[in-house]
Amino acid sequence: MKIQAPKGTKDIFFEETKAWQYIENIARELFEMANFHEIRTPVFEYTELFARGVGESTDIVNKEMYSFDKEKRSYTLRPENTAGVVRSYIQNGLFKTSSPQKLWYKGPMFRYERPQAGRQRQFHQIGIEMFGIDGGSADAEVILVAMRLFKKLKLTNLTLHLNNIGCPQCRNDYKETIKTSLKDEYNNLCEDCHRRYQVNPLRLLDCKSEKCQEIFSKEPTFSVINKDFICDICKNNYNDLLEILKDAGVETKFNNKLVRGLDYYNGPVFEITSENLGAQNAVCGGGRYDGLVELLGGPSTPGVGWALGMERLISLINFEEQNYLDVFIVSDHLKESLLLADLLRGNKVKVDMAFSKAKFGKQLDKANKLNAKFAIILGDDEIEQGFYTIKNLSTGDQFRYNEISDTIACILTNK
RNA sequence: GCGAGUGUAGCCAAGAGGUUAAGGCCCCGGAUUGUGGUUCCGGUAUUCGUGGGUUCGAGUCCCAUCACUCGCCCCA
Repeated sequence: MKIQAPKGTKDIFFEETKAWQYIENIARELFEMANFHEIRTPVFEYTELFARGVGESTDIVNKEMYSFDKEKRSYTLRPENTAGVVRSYIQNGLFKTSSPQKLWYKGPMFRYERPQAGRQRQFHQIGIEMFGIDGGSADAEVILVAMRLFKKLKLTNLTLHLNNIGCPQCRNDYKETIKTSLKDEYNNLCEDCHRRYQVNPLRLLDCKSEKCQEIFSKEPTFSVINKDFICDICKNNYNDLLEILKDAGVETKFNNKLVRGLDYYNGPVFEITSENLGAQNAVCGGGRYDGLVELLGGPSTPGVGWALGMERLISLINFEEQNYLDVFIVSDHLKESLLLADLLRGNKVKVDMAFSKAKFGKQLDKANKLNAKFAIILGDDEIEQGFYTIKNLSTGDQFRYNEISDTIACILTNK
């Protein structure tokens, strides 16, 4: 029986690894520019962290977690990283450092779902979190960093969707009003909506069923949807954010059906979607989570952040970087060529060799296929008489040097 | 958990019940025994995801099973 990678996981190698590194390098550089600091938290945590942090009512906690028991404690592979970062923030007393605290992370996340385009069971996120600032400037900061990142990656066809889901008070009022307005039509709603009605009424409005949408477009629900339910405090912060986004020239699509599936969100929430993805078209998502630090046992601290999906981002990048070598050593003297390779590498020359005694024609062929700029030929003549033959593979010119330093100089000047 | 589709070599594939399973890429060998890129010649599937069935005969039809893909739900 052949063993293959588990469903929803995949191997990343060759060109794809290069694309990952390309994105990670650009992200890291940008985060440093904005003074975000990297944090690395465990890949698994105690299950209760996610149960409390992400929320008992969420799909993630209810059916998507990889959990296991060891010595009477339950652990879970992290399905997302905000809860873990907040746990670390509290445990290590980071709230005692001067505000704001700005952190970023990258790494694998795990959710037990049916894989489809843009969705895997092990997937990777890059994310940022910002603690300690409750005004709209912090929301603007993280959104601007996200937009800047996508700009640096030269991505187009992106849309920033924004909504304000308010504080727990005004949101609860809204939820109850929606539920009340739909009471008479409850039996006509679809099966999914029956569940949404109980678990997350805000999500009702986003149902894809035409029948449900028809109900929502009629009174009394229609006027409930269009009524402004946000309280004054929530509104002020939100307006600050909107003004900054406007002045920064960020195009924003307001979407009052945008609801996040994690319990900790409040206030402004956002998603960045791409037209070039499949059904799972959000490449980045996040929002404010002012209650989370306190919920997990820390001091009352506002927070805001986002995460982007690496696999989805990778599929949007057209990344072409050719592999190349500075030098390929053509030789039938394995020991001498290996020692030479080591020496060259010490001088910042990218070098490889055939590790065989194949005919020189074959080895040159391989040098060419590996996109080497030079071949250094190290055969009987060179070894016995003590010189180096170096061939420029694009021009075909061939030189001999008695000193290795001249050989290296030749390579580096042509690099 | 629900719905749909697809499985032929490392990759892309032709094949529609009839003797030896096209072709292309990659890889390997040779023409060219220490000098590449082009060209030419040759080689690589006892077998079509797996198991069973129908048939004189199955990659092709039927059933089951596994894997993958896409969609719902939900999320990055």
